[in-house]
Amino acid sequence: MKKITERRENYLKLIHRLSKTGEVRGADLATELNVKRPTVCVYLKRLVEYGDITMDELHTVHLTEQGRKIAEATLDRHGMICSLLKTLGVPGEVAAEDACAIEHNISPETYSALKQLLNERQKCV
Amino acid sequence: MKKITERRENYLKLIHRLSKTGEVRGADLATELNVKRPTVCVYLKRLVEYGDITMDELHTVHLTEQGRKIAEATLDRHGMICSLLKTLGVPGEVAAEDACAIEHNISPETYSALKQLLNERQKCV
DNA sequence: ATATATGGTTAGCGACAGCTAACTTCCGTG
DNA sequence: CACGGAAGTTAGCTGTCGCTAACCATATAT
Repeated sequence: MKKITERRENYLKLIHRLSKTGEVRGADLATELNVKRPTVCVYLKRLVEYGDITMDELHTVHLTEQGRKIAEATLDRHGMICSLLKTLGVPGEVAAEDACAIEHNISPETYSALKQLLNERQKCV
Repeated sequence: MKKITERRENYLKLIHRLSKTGEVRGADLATELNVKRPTVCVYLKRLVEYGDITMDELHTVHLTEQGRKIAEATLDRHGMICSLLKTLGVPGEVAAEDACAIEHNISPETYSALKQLLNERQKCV
């Protein structure tokens, strides 16, 4: 299943998000990721190899079960961290950015600890 | 002054730490960083270019004022995050690892927020 | 029906970060 | 003194991730 890199998580996260509002095309991914079309094109092939996505004849991207799981796990960590930072007073914009940087590299232990902290804080409100 | 990358911070952080216990040689850096000697050798030249370190005739590495500042800022963030995770119940070993991953990418806002949280928690004890 | 623009793809480049192999330099010890 | 080992260095390879230029396919509009 190969290593789950930051890049891989970011692509899958984005594909997951865009899937909810319509068809997912490479050009849109490129725009959102601030990267050129060829860059996306090449990497999408790798995601197909990994078994994270499939692409139909019209070049539309679809998450596989595996891809969906990775995307949702990433989104979950992102949401948690972002919320936590916001309850701590970090402005939403910045919180989202920092969450993006942090979300890829935390251990299960840290995840649990932060999540519990978030719960406590939310209860207080 | 070029971009402060994760790699750069890691090297400077380590050099700073090793400086306290004696002379800093490339081979030691290689060991600590789990990397081969040539890799370190090449990168040290870049750090010289950046003005982060100097190297004397005996190949000993010394931090410049600039390098020291970067190292200390990184160590500061690292210590803060590591402490925080530990007060949240994350085992020391894991906390240190996660702190390494997180320390490079947090905004000043998040830094302040986490630091304040840490203070509160430490007061509680 | 043709022209234009949009999007996918391929090829080839550069920077970065690691590696191995091989050379040098130096230092200590027999 | 001569030799062996440890450390620094150089050259050349690999893999990743980005880019541009150029080409192809399609679809839309005139």
